Amino acid sequence: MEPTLRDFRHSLPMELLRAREAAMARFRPLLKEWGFTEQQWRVIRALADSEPMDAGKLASQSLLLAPSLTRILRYLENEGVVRRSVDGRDQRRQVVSLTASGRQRFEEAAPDSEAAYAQIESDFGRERLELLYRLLAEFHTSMEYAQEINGNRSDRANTIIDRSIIGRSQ
Amino acid sequence: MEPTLRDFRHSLPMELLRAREAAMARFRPLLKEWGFTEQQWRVIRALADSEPMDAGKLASQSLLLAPSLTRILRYLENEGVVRRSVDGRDQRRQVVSLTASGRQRFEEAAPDSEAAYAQIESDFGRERLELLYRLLAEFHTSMEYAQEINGNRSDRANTIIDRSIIGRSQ
DNA sequence: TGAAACCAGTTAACGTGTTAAGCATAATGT
DNA sequence: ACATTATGCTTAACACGTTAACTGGTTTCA
Repeated sequence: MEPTLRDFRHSLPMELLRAREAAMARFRPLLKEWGFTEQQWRVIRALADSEPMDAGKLASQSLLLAPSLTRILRYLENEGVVRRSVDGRDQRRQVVSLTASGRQRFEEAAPDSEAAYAQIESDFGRERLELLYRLLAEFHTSMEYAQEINGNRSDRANTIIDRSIIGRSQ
Repeated sequence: MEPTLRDFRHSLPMELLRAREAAMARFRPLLKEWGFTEQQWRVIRALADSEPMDAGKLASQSLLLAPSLTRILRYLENEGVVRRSVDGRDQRRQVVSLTASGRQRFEEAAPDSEAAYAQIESDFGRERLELLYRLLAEFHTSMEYAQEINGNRSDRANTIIDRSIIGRSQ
């Protein structure tokens, strides 16, 4: 009678949260130095990778809900980190890009961030890390696929997750 | 030249968050029915498992920081779900337990919660789920162990994670 | 072409996350 | 004993998470 798969303190959402906290502990001191919150940094990284981007895509790539992104962009714009403009072809859309100062702050921070990632990789082991990535991706797919099968497609408005990839499960 | 281990949208904290969101999507509708937030439910589950408990232990078992727990307990006490009293031997300590009504609400909700977990297990596969649990636990240990080695023990006050298990790494 | 449906983003309200400071009680050391 | 230090919890301040309602622009289609 081995230990049960899940007791009260062993739920998957909590284990995922715990692991995430363990990883974030490596980044929090850096973020503090840079003067960004975790979420602000996610937005900046997404923009640094492919800029400009409309707010909708930015939200899904940085795993933020629209109301959070609205607040974050308002702040980052005031700080002179990002710039917003209206899409000419669709006046509803916001197009966001980094300012020169924003990109500079990103480039100053990026090396330390990379170093922290490299440290995590070396502490945990590259193979295990890759396995973990793979499992997490499979889990994600598996959850969404099953939901879709059940016709339980929640209304897509209030969800962080980009469901456009459904169909290549398994 | 295989895909890189980590590009901007492929960071471990974000993948963990994404997976967690995918899992939580199964529970959110239930929580809404029950009238609890995710965090309130974590507190109730911890108490239902081993009651009474002091606030410090409750915080670490439900992965909450002290200020959040303070607010949550204030709310749950007003709702008549939990009861707080002062520890006789140490007047600083709060001892928390479920009321009869709190336990009843837990027991009404628990079966649906178990069913959702079972569904996740069957959707993802029991073996893969166990592997994922194991990897997450190893990751957690591996992060903390390395931090400890570096003497980088952050000041323990503002951290969710229970570090009392350090030493049995690997 | 005009009403209805839809869509992108914002606002509002409330709860939690995070950090730092505060307060009262306990433990420690001389 | 007494001041010092540490501990358990609370308060405060600000940012984000979450849901729902709202605004204005766009598409659909009779």
